[in-house]
Amino acid sequence: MWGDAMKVKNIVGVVIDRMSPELDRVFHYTAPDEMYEMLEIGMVVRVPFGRGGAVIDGYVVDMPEEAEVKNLKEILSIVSPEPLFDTKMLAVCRMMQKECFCTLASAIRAITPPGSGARRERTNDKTITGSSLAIGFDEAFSILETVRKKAPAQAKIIELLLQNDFVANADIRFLTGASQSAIKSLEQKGIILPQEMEVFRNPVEYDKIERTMPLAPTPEQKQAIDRISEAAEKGENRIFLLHGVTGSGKTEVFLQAIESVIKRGKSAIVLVPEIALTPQTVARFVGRFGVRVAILHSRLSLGERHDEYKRIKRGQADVVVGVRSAIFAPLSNLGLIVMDEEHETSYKAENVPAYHARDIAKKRAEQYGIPLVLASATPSLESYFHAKNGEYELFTLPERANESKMPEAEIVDMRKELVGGNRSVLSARLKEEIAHNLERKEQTILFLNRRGFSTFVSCRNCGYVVRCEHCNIPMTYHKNKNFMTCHYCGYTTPNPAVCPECGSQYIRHFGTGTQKVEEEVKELFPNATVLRMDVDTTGGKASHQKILEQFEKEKIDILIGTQMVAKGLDFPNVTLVGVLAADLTLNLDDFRAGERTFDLVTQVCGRAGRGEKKGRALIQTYQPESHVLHYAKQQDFGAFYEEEIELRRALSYPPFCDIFSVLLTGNNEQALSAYAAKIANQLRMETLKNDGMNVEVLGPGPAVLGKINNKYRYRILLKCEANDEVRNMLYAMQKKHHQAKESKWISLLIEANPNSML
DNA sequence: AGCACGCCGACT
DNA sequence: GTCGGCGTGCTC
Repeated sequence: MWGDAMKVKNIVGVVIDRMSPELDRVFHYTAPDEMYEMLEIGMVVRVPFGRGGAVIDGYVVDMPEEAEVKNLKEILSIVSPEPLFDTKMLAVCRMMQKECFCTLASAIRAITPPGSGARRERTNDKTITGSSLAIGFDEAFSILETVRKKAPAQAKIIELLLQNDFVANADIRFLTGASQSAIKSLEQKGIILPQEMEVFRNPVEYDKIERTMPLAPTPEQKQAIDRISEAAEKGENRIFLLHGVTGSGKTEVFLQAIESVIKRGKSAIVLVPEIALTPQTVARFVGRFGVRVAILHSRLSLGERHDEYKRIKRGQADVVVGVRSAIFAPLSNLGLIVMDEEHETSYKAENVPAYHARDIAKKRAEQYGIPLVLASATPSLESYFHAKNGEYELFTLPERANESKMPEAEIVDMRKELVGGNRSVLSARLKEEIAHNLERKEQTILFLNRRGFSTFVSCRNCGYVVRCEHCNIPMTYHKNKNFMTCHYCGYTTPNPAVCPECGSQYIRHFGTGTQKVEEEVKELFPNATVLRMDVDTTGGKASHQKILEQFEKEKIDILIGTQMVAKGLDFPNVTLVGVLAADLTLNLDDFRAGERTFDLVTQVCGRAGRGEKKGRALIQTYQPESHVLHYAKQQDFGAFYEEEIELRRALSYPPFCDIFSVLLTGNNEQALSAYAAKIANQLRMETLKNDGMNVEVLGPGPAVLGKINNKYRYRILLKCEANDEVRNMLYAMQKKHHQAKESKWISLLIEANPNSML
């Protein structure tokens, strides 16, 4: 045979669907000619793998001319003939692999819906049975004549099918009055053909949503709409930051920008945070764009998600509204990406691959040469910084004239309460105002940002908070050992007996829960109806919504809740909002604490006075002098930004640097901490070798949650400029770890710019 | 991650 | 003598 003289052809690059870092490379296979013809990037194929002749699934990622390896095995079969991703999405995966320090296989999993492709749990299409003609028209007409008298039901069916290619059996029965047996006998005679037709399960009741028309934009809105539409039309890969408080009409801006994009035959992705994807939000988009809107959120069943993906892939939806992962929606002719509430932490994935939807959005916008619109009332400091720099185009929408006024906010000094002998969670002022509200039959929201772990140490007398002298981050109190640790650098110091500022003995760790507040409120106001909303009370699928409905309809007097009550609630009868302990977010062991507090406090205060009546907001704190609270009270984002950005600059936090977390976990604490120290030292040596590398290596120190499931957790932090050099260093470190014998019992996780240090 | 090959202890 | 322990090394 002349086979061995021939050059190897039909080479296919396959990524094995296994999460092992050792297998994170492309394996080459060959394909028979007929199969090779059909193969496309993004398909799932079945291949033999390993010595044992195991058969596993993999993703086609490459169709190269040559392979370095000889004796290639052959692909067995194609599992999914419809590609799961295109080359653009593959590029996104490659980016995630690099940015998130994960395997290509796990990046591919992240961009494909669960239950698809290589993952076993196939989601079946929901189908209905229908019928179509099995014979030609002429034959059908002649049969029709012979049958008309003897079997009128059958005749009607034939007539119906002459007019329609395919009719669902249920519709045949309804339209002709014929029974199932008439259909059956036509089937048996071979006149009609039974067929399965796919139906889409619809998570949205489109026909129940009233259609809306574009509103006449204000001059500021018009300016933004025109500029974004222009950029979309010209194919400018620009980033816009739309800054405007709730009710300033941001949504109308993107609705109209999207409309202009759709008119040109393109599609759009709208990202919204998890908590904002409510029926009201869905209604706003469906109301404007109808059935062309697809919704992707985490509570869809596997089947529903599958259907939405299918609709998107087939071009039956040109607006996708969804949470974080909707940024991977397989739209083929993307024209615009919108990210609402761009500062929201839920845009950052918590598990591997811990991607940030904003980074993916930037990448996709770049690939398609289209604009990206970031919108927020309280933009992330990073985004606002880029906008001020001129890298992004900034549009500021003023508050609408006809909007109800912002509530009157007041800061309550909790230090004085203690002096006055009030040890309650509620200040005298707040009690007074709640009593007022009860008299007037108006509603109250009490907001508490509970954190079960991570308590800081503060003085009830003067408000002093113990901070790390190296990182300026509040130190975390460890109950059982009575000491404090900085979770950035690991610096540890004993708990002070008296306040270093004022000498008071009232220096203690801080922490309280919604349950405790509920008890106290019920005791103080026994005649009031009180409802609590937090993760403990909102387990089920719709219970969040149910509690809110109950709050509105049953005229509950007081709603106590965590984060959940802060965002997006719009109840006209709520006239009082109490922030019980602003300190809880203000003193998170996180450099973003100020930013989050500003966001939460302004949002929660905005819940009061949404109707005719004017609202009041009381912000309780031991640090009434805090600039964050001061600006939040005045709803002055600009002033807050100016002060906060200088802090970031001075202490070198984002956007002036990147932060990488290296988390090590294992069950032998001694061996783990020793290994963590070894890794940290290696990184320090590495950064010294190259003095152009401006990197600060902090730690190792125990993580906030020092032990989970009997596994100890240590963390090393790197503060540095975001550049490939540092990434490569970390990449090499990760690789070295996987080869080390310690990797058998110590796991290592690298994350860029983590949301929290838990 | 799996799975086979490989070199040391108690058994039909 | 062999069956099987899980250490280690490879997978197109």
